[in-house]
Amino acid sequence: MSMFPTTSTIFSDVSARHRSVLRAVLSLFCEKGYFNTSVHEIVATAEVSVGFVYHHFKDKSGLARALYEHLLMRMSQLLDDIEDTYATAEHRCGAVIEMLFELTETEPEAMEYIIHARHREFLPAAKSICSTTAFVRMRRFVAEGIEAGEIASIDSNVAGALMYGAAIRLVCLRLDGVIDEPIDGYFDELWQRTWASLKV
Amino acid sequence: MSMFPTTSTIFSDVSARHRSVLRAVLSLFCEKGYFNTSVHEIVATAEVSVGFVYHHFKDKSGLARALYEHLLMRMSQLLDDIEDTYATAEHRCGAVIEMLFELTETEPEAMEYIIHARHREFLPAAKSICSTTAFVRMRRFVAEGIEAGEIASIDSNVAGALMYGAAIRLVCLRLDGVIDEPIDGYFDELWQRTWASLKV
DNA sequence: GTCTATATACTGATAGAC
DNA sequence: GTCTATCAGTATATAGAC
Repeated sequence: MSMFPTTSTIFSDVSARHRSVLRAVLSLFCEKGYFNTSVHEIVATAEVSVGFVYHHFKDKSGLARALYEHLLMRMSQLLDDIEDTYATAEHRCGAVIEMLFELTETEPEAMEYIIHARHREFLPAAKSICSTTAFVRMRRFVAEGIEAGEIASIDSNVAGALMYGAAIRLVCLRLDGVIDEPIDGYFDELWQRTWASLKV
Repeated sequence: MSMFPTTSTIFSDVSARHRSVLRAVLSLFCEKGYFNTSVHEIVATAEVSVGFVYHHFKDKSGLARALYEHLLMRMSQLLDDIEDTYATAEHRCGAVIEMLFELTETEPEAMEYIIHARHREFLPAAKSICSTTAFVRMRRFVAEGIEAGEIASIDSNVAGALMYGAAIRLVCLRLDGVIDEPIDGYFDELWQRTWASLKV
């Protein structure tokens, strides 16, 4: 059972043509990047008209923004689940990393778009991904662990980096094709040492 | 004494106008991104003619490539120094992280261009940054530490991620402005725990 | 709301003088 | 080698019919 919807349902809460457009945008932006993708290519891939996208998304950057917000919202929902299901920083952070690994395998393009895309270049108004609700909450799990005396009392920036840094590194290596096998298998080895380096 | 040349000398091994162009490119690409920067802006900033640029760099992507190769070569030289100066994985990897932190503070734009830029989008032929000589060597320091029995015998991808992941995370947070103080100060706390999580 | 045909603006690149 | 003036191609966005 995947924690994240599969490709066919990832955009399930929007209308059929909206979904088709967002899927095309995700696929094309990941493959060639925002600036190497023309609106005409998007509409051809999504099988909708130019008029449709300009009416519903305002302009090209509106496409990028809609996708960005959609994916971050999804991520936030997954964090809700984790927060509701687990009570300790140990379990929450472990679950976050497990979720990131699973997402990387089941939805590599979504992960790629969230983590890698230089959103500032085409979404000047967008907050840096690190300032985003989802990432702030990931960091909060760590901060709360420190307050609760579960995690060693060190600078929260360092603690956050130690907690998620190695995991994110593995995700990036996997997305870049440097690692050519699923990273789920690395979880236990990684988490054991990560948690050992942070627990009080 | 900086391990990395300061802004005024970073491009010291090229002619004056070359240097002016590379500086403009680095500055503009970091500020606005490759695709939001026109060749005209570059020549205006560098105070050279369009003809000069096209004669010496072939085309726009040639500018990006020249800068990329230049910075990676510089990075490689720094790794040479580290390899020559230190003999153990512990000292080498620690020195690498210290160097990355220092570079982040003294040459944020160079660091930003190396780490953050989606080079594939405008340099299709460029190797992924992770496949690059410099990064391969960073990983080799770790692999050799495992062979030497200095570092725990775990998967080298996991070991590499644990070694550099947190450091790179801090660099990214600093470059994104999420951390607003120099990260040099985090080194001791970070390194102590990083090494503890990996030593045999 | 939806579509197609069109225009405007800009950018990368070159031609050709010096 | 260096420069300026210019071209040709493309892409975003809109106008206006339905």
